[in-house]
Amino acid sequence: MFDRMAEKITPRTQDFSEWYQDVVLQAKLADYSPVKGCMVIRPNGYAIWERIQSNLDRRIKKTGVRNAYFPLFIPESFLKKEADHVEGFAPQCAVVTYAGSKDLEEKLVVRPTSETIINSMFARWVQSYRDLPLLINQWANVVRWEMRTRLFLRTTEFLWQEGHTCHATPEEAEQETRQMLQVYVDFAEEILAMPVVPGLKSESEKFAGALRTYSIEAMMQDKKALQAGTSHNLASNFAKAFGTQFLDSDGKQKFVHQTSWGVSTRLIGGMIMTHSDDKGLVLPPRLATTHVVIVPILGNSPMKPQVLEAADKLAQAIRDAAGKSALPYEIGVDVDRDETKQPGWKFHEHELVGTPLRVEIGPRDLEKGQAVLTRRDTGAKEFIAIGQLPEKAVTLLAEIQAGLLEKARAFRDANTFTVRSYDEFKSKIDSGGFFVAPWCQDKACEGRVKEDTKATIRCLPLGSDFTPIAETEPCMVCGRSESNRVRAIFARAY
RNA sequence: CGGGGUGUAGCGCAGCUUGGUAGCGCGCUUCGUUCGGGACGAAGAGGUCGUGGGUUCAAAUCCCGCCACCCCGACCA
Repeated sequence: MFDRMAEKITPRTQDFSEWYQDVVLQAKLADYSPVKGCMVIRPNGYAIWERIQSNLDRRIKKTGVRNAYFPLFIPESFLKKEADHVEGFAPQCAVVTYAGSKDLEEKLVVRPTSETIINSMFARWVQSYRDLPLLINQWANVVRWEMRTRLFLRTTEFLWQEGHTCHATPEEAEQETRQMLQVYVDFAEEILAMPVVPGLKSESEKFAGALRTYSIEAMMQDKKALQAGTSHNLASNFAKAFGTQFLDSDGKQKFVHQTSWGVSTRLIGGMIMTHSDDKGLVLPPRLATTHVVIVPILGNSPMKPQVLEAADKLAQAIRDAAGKSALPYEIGVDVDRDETKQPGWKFHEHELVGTPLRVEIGPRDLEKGQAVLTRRDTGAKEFIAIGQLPEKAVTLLAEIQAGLLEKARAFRDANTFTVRSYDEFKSKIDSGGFFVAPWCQDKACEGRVKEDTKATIRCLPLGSDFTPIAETEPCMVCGRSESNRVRAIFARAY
């Protein structure tokens, strides 16, 4: 029996990335495409993306941002206008050189990100300080020809949301950058149940063309870090390259101050690597489309019609209970009536795809007026009176959502360490985790850490969550204690 | 582009050392019995053995070339 189980999901004892891939493939979330590095998102996976989209879109619009759409193709010359930007992105661009049966006069870059094409329009749209702030978001696909790819985490083409804003002052731009970062923090924790650390990126890790980059960093179950979203303060770098200027109220021409920010289908990968187990996917209820599956136990029992009827009634009762409850989302309740599959098979199948709650109801239960309610996250099973089940199910969904975040946060905190000595860091890094340490902001130290340990600076965390390390302590790597030190999180990353 | 590995049925693999004309498990189809944690029986369908060449009476198997994919490194949301 155990061997049969093992065929479905690779046990955790094996390589984590293999395990992750098995979860993705077997939960039917995605597939490899004929073109290497590209990903086919299957209905199960896309349903999760739709949930992410609808929820995040609402949050973005709440800040005053409006959606728009810009072209897939970017003239090569646009990309070249911002020096750092082209240097950062050129190596991974896909470029169209031939179209309409002839070589193109100007090559067209398939967007790796849209700052340039959007700025070419912003330059026309912005004339006066009255046009500001200009707050635009687009849901789109982008292409980055990465050398190595992994389903959801790094694919050649991926889906994302990219926001682009223009502001009159540096202060406003910074405020917008931080505001969107906070939107991502809240979204990741409330919807994905994925705890994240917001922070500032180091100079070497910042976005090509930005003044400052902030990110949210999550910890996966193998204790590696995953950058789950970014928010950039672009200052006037693109505005100067594209001439995006406005006439201010003081009568002077000024360059706008800009931001851009985005999260991608990578969030799905992060969510999987945060919550899933050896049975398969564990979906936070807020990402599920089916929240409760009712498996009627039928066989050739003469009670079959009654069991089916009870299952249908129960499904409706659960929907009604959810409707009356304070749950902030609609729930899906399915009755799995497929008679060609045995109950055991259905149990495993729903565990594989992460359905948060499962109800078993059979002839024996009917006599006793009860059913079995099982939660996916803990596996806890209980017999419960049919009359009380709907309310209990609704309560459990909220509990699961909160429990997943709590568990992930506890795991992260248990694997976050403060270190002051480089030797201590080097001896601990192999067992994984986040390491909070003082850093002198010297690139040489950053580079040395990467060379010695493969770890990188994930971010300089914001807020006061990591107070054990004071910013006045000597750099962990070089031991210098001159000015300019900060608190940094070192970790190996995806 | 460096280092390692793998290509045989939809998926996972055996067969190769010692050449003899392809097999196992899962899945799929049909029928029957089943159904409270991946049921069982019977009968079926399905393969250019990655590819090109060579050796041989005969190549999945031996020899040479090529290709593709995977893993590790450099890149990155």
